Amino acid sequence: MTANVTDPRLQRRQAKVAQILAEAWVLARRDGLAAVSLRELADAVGLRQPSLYVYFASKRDLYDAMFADGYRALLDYTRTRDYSGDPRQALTRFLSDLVQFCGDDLVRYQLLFQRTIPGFEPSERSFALAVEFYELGREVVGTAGGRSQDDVDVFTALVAGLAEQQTANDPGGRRWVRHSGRVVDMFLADVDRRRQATAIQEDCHEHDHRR
Amino acid sequence: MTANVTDPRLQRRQAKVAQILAEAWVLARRDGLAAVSLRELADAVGLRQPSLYVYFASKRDLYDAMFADGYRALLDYTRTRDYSGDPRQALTRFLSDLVQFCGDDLVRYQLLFQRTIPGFEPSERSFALAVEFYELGREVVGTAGGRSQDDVDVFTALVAGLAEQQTANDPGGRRWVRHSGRVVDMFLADVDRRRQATAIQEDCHEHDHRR
DNA sequence: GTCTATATTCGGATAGAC
DNA sequence: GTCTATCCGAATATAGAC
Repeated sequence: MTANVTDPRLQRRQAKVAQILAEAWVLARRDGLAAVSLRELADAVGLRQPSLYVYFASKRDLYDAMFADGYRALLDYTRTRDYSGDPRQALTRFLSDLVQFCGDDLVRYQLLFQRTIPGFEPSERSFALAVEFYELGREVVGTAGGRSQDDVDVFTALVAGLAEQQTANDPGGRRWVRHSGRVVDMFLADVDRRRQATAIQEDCHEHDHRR
Repeated sequence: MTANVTDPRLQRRQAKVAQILAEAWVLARRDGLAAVSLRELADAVGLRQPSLYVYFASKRDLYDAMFADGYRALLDYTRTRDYSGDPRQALTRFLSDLVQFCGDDLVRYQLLFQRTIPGFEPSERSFALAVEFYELGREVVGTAGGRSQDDVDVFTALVAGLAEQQTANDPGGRRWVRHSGRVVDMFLADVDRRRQATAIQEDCHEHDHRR
């Protein structure tokens, strides 16, 4: 490892990569994710098309970098937010934030959460960021009472549903975002009801044993 | 209108269109929706590529026909099912059927419910089928008690969420389908609770007036 | 690292004969 | 309706000079 964090060459390179990624998002938003062209992307950052290959080995690599970039943005965003305090309110904020984040950028949502590019799969390294986010979500859900895998699966579906409807039918708006509180209430009431049902069942079993 | 339903020329043409559509779905499932190539499609149905233009004026037209085809399949499917009887059970069946239908064919789900092809929008004629299905869903939800637009919006999000997770993370499986009953219970319990909350509020208002 | 030049392949669409 | 032939454009990727 001769490379250093303050190596000016490395810094310039990373800055260029960041610039390319930023422009890639702009083009993706305009034309769709699959329609991003390396020629136009190169133009937009003041390079000739073959020079992009200095920074990305292939177009797949570019998508992978965008995937990682999107999840880093999401993780950074969640870090600026506070999901401690009352678990129900925290979960509502988490859901609302997430749906808003998705609704604010359709193509980012598509790349991060849908299979919209045929054949694209993130690298292990990039996918680790997705897992990191998933674990964060699992924690917030767990603190509020959703502890089983079924609970988590149902909650992910609630997130996906609001996000999907928000991005597809009211991009940039709040038509589905604003149901976050209602959906969390609905979810937690159900979790409670199930916990009680299970407790009663166990209670009956205990009675059986005592007989 | 000289054309007749039994016109053999028209029948042959419609049969060919159906054959082309069927093969288009096969290719879309294999390579992704956006990657369907007219050359390969023509090969698959025993035609040369330019001859496809006899049946479809453009590629966009082909997508539009696939869109209509998918919604017709969905409407036909729902017609074979019974959504009368106990409203809660009917709604559960409806949700479960729908999620299964989506999970069984990722690309069909993408074309019918997501914005996966940049720039594609269905024609008015095809979109009418989507509206027809939406109205059917609204009816099933309404019979079970979800009458406001908010109720319908929330329910569509529940459908979208289960379908999205099912298709993306367990295609062909049942990991999210099997939560349909739980999700409907959750939803209807919430609708009930809200109705009661509103009733109590109105009650209070009445008391106010009587004071 | 950036360039020019180019390879290679493929895409959708049209013209016009039969 | 189907064909051959072709247009035209665009795509990703590579070779090699500077």
